[in-house]
Amino acid sequence: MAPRKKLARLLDRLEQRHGVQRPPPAKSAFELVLWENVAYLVSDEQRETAFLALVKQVGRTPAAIRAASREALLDVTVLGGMHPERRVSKLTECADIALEHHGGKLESVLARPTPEARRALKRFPGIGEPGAQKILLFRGAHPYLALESNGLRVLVRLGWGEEAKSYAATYRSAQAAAEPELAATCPARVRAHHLLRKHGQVTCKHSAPHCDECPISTACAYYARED
DNA sequence: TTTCGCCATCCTATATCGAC
DNA sequence: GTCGATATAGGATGGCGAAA
Repeated sequence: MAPRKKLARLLDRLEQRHGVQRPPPAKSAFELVLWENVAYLVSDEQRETAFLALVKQVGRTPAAIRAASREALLDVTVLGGMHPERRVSKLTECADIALEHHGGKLESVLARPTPEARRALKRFPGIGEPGAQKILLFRGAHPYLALESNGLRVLVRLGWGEEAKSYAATYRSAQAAAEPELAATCPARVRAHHLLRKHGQVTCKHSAPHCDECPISTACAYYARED
């Protein structure tokens, strides 16, 4: 297990290496839902292209999405990778849920008790537990240390949390181990989310990680084991 | 040239648990 | 006993690079 209170210092080193991370252009809770559903398994750049096209050509509100033709939505989802037709259906489903359950104002979910807000967000397609936590974190509603797979891998390799049989169990393990390491504020944990993700994408890759160029390898349990 | 494994991460189905 | 919440396992998806 890595020593306590060390993670914040490692994040400083990651920021020196990767720079200050830019947040996604999606701002509201509904936009963040659209951000997850407009593209699948594509680069951040390609996802941003698809999202900005959706905003420009269709709109960013549930009503605008619902009013759009399938052709107009397809023009956007083809920019976001595989199964564009399927994602058209997902976008309209997102709009339907937002309109029928939240009166078109998904931001109202953020004021609810956190467990209830998480459940509400998980009703949207493409939003599981990590996705729901990320939206609540990014909107400043709850300071979850939300992680995606790259960030999760970095934390586990550093020694926070243990690799479990399921993704969800590994997620909870790493989150529980690392949360006490960071200030319980949304800005601090948004920063951690972005830096851990970036590091996992470009350096601490799933296979063949670039340990030789990693600025925090001396603190890494995985590196010590593999070396 | 063909085959195979990896990538990212949510979804679905099923099992288990606790409250009432 | 029923219901809802939570946990778990396995499936799914196209592109790409490495190996045969």
